[in-house]
Amino acid sequence: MAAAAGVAPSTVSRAFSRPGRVNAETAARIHAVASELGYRTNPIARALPTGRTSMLAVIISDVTNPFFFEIIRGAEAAAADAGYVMLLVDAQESSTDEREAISRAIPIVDGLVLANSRMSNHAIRTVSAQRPAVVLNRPMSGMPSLVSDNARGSRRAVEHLAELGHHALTYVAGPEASWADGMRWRSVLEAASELDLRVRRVGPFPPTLAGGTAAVREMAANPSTAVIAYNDLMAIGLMRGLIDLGARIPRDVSVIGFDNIFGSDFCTPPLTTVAAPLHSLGAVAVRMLLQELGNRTSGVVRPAMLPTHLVVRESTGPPPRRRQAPRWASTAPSAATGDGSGPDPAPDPARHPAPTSDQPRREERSAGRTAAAAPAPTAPEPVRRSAATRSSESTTNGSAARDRA
Amino acid sequence: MAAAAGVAPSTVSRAFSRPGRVNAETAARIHAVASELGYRTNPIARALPTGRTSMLAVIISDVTNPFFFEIIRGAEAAAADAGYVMLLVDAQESSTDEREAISRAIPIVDGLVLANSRMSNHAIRTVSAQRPAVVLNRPMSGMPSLVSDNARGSRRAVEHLAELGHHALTYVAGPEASWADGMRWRSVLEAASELDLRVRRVGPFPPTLAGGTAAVREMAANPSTAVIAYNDLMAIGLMRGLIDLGARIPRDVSVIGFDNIFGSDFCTPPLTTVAAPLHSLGAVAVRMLLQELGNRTSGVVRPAMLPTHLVVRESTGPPPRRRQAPRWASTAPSAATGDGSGPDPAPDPARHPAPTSDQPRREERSAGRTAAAAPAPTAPEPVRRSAATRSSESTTNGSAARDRA
DNA sequence: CAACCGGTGGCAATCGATTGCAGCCCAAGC
DNA sequence: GCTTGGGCTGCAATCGATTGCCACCGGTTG
Repeated sequence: MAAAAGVAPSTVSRAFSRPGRVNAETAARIHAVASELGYRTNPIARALPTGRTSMLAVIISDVTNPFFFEIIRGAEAAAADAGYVMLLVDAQESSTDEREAISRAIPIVDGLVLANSRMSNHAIRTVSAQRPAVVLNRPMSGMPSLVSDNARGSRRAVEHLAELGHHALTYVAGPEASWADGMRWRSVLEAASELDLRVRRVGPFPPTLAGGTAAVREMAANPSTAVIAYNDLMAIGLMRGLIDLGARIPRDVSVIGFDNIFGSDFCTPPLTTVAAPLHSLGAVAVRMLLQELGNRTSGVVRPAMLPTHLVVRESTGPPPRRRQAPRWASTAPSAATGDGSGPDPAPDPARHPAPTSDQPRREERSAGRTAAAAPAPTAPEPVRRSAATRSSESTTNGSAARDRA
Repeated sequence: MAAAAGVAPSTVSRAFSRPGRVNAETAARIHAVASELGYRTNPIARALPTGRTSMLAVIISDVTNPFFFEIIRGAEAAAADAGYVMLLVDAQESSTDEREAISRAIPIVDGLVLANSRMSNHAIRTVSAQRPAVVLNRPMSGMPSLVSDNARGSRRAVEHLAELGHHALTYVAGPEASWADGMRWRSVLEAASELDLRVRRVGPFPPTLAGGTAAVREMAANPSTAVIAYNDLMAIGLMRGLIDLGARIPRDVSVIGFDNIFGSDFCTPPLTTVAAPLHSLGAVAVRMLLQELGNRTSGVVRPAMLPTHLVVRESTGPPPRRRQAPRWASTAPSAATGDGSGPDPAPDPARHPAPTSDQPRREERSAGRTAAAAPAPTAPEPVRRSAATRSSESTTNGSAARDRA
């Protein structure tokens, strides 16, 4: 190339990388020859002296999780806009795989986005020490991180139910190790308290369709007119289980999910959900990273937060009028009042063989001042789980689920 | 590193890249020092002299299309297994974006997989001339390509319907430019002929939820007891439209889709579908590419094909007994016999404002010997389409899904 | 005694850019 | 006319590996 244009390679380099540094005439000639030859500067050769590859890695805890679909696309778009190439890495829900993949990717990228990483904080900081990194869906001090406004979202969900006339709701919990679950539950609790709704929590369950279905058993044992599930997948699984029991949604039960994933609009009924700005989450994370790459002089970094909004579809409606046990409840009418004063009726295992049968059930809590003031209890008692449940719990994840090993 | 181990860099290099070429003792020392220092050979520096980067690009026509989710994961897994890093590139349903992205990726990868490429054959061959490439979901002679067995899948779908007792079916077509659509339709036609089912084709429609919903209008005008849709998304959209009209599925209408995408199991009712081996499609494509990288001595290459299988869920059942017009039909009972002898009743545009209202309706064709003998007619008459429909038609090819702005 | 041997390991060129430094040229200033 | 200086470009070192070639080694063979 240099020879073809009759100049030294250094001049060619300058012609491309720093426009003003070369005579306009020479530059024009070089560009002409270049486009004629289809010449493009070799990114690998360039990366060697500069150390910059113009590649970003996006580490996803599970590429098959629909939660990430729009995030991936948002990230890709933002990266492409800035002339960066995106390396997509699937951690396959395994922190060791994630580590391994990151160590392979690190030497060839300028920075990385860790989406719902399952690694420990310490491991993340180690990564961050080697390359600029942005953490997605997990607040971390001292390094750039980005989360969505779960608190506001939860509040909107509760408000929506209150406006519809509900007086009580059940929160179906996802993985306890998940930051998002804690946040969502706490905020639901708080909002319910202010709006004078009774609230109850069941779970944790795996954040999957199956997890949602598993929760039906507890719901049936202790019915309520409204449910907020940890994520859409669980909400959908829950609805399916409820419908199988003969419940009509939303006439008998209102259901709200989180995230607004692909599919939440065409499940039946279409799901009311707290929409996370998925595309933006990906795009903004990348832009934060890009900014980090630009000036390493980042002072105090605090978690950035993106707004959520409630998407009202057809899975929510006014509560049923009757005060007797709904037909889909598993037993005695007394349980249907939902005040939890009586002993839990024994569920019928034959009807719904549940993988979580050995899991202690939480007491219903009234959302009075005291309850609201207390921070969300996290794993107050050791929880025995079946092997099946434990493994499946780690298979999917709507939002941050940290490693518990 | 070389200094730390007290040897020349060349020896370090050989210790890693060609085990036999270095004294076992020296190699051991080198490896010891290396692991102590956390040294790993720099892939970029290595790539410069060798020209190999151990990276593969997977170009996806639309990362948000659920069709690709498992494909991506399969590809990632196969690449990671072989020690390759995967570059995921989103073509965003645009052939120019695709070209651009490929030209950026080509200098840094050893080979690429083109999944449902939207580029011309010629453009693909140009790419293939620069780097080994495997084409996914599009048969191409002279270069490795991989498709799923649509013919067999279509046949199984028709057989399933025949076994249930159906005597007629409607095929809801996807984009005419799509190879898969042609293949599916031809095979449906052929199988229906052999099994003595009447068959009718409507469309083309965009391969999206909305496309499926749009097809409802034509269905209502000319009801049949069974439908095979070009893909799952359309099938789901179709079901939703049908249900809105008061039809019960599968009691009134049986619906079958293609691909078995995420969501086809939790839509209502769960969809019977011709499952493509999505994960394998991705993994095998990558493995074919890897093999290609190993020995460039590929002789005659012919499209490889992966088997499909029918997943029977709840959207199919026996046909209804009655012979009168179903209540969801748009008009006169005469149309309900489905023999197509009468003139098409005018659809009611007010009820279902359809984007394809100016589209000529195909005549029903009996699947007699003559019809079966003829190859599938592809766009036999010039079709007027609205701009919206036209643009969406060109957006996809194997199975696409996105709604566009 | 020299040629030869297989097994090792160093030398140095190379991949294709980047970049500090120096040199060249021409115009302006003294 | 000589110096100075700015604009432009070439030289050459560098990034961190790979790899062909050659030297070395102790021992064997003709």
